Amino acid sequence: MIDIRLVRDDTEAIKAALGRRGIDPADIDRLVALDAQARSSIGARDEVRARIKAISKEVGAARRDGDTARAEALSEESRDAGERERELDVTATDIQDQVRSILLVLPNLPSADAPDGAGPEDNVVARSWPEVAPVYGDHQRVPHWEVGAALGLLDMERGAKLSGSMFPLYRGMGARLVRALESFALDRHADAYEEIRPPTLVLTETMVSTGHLPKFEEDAYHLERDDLWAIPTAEVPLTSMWRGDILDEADLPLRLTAGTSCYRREAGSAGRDTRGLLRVHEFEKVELFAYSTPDQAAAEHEAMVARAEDLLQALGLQYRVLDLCAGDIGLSAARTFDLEVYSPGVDMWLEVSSVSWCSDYQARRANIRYRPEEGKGPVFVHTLNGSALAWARIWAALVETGRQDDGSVVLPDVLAPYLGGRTVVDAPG
RNA sequence: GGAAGGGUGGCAGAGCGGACUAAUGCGCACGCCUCGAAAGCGUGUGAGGUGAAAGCCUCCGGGGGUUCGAAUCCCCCCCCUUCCGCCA
Repeated sequence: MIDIRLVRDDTEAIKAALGRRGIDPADIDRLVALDAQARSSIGARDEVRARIKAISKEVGAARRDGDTARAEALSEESRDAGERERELDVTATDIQDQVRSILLVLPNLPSADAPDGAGPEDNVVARSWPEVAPVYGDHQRVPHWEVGAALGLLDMERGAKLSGSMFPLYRGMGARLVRALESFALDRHADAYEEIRPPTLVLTETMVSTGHLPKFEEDAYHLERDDLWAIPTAEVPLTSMWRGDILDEADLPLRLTAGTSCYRREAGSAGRDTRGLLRVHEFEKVELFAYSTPDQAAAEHEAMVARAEDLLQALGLQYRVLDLCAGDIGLSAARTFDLEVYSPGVDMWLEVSSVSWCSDYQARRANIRYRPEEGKGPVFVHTLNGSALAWARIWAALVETGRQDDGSVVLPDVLAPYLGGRTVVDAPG
């Protein structure tokens, strides 16, 4: 959530900032009006409450003095006030809920540094790696689902048999590659990030804290019987680890990493990129996550992007970094860099990481604060998250990039320790 | 799943219908003392909302109820501990 006080006190600036994301200024005016209404109704209710408390004290005093008649009269007055209080409370609560439900779907304020633009076409390519684009041979122009099927690494048909389409099933070296990638990434960040293995089914509140609910309910798997949600990213449980808590400044930045399965219904993208591993309902991902002070956030964000890039460089995959424009940044983020890997078999740039600085947007939802060493009360932390790569698409890019003339696949040397020393997947026959 | 006991401020822990404005201890901050420190003594120490301020209101796991008045009584739910059952 953004700070309602900012909306109240600096309405025009908020309209301008959210206007960059396509929010209608009239919506903000409506919110401001509703907020004013909420505050006045809270005031009216609290006045009556104060009256009731005062009367109750007098009743107690009258009882002690044995003045039953006076106690009765006061009780009667308080009963009437109680009725009014209930009515006023219903009104106040209702209006407050309306304000909150608007705030919950209102996106974060974009960073001033984020480029202008309305959609994906306006994103800016910040840099590419390697500087000189590689040249790919014909043997690399084979899509990973064909390579995977031929070498017995990937069996999409059997995955669909078990769970429906877009649920991959890896086999043999293909399965081991997924495991290797996860270990590789977690080990790579062990120097600065605490490894977490969180639950992957979470409460509604946990999903609301990151911004995945209520707005994107259609994208999430929900287990109705137990009212639990399957996480779309480890960012969800990691954000809520300190939900409702107040951290010490000395604890920050607090860095966490987790490898989990991620579940996405992909409701809005039916029919698009459905081949192979381009878009799947379940995939593995290693996430980097940090809570920081506002001052630390920019450096933390940069460092996180560098770490994601480091993984791609270590794997030898061609990629580019996109600075997302205001119109394309996700709900909770103020600024986001996407990493896209080039996959020669499908001849596409595949998004494999999204590194976001969410300022205090999620922290306000989740009520996560810290006590500054200098100064007054607790303030909201900033949250940052980034994929230390999503392995389904990396898997695809590795298999396509590594395909040799003879049909075999050569995997990066850095993975050798995780693959039992063997980085070659032989062609059949 | 069954039984019992619990969930109170940063922590420990008392309170079990009206002075709760939540005791007390620890911790923390400041002061006194000291060459300096420890000890000791003193003072102060939760969060949120609203308001120019004084103040007012909310929060004792969550929700609902009883009452003039609820941390305290009743109902439902969640979580923790122990025991039993079941289970990878």
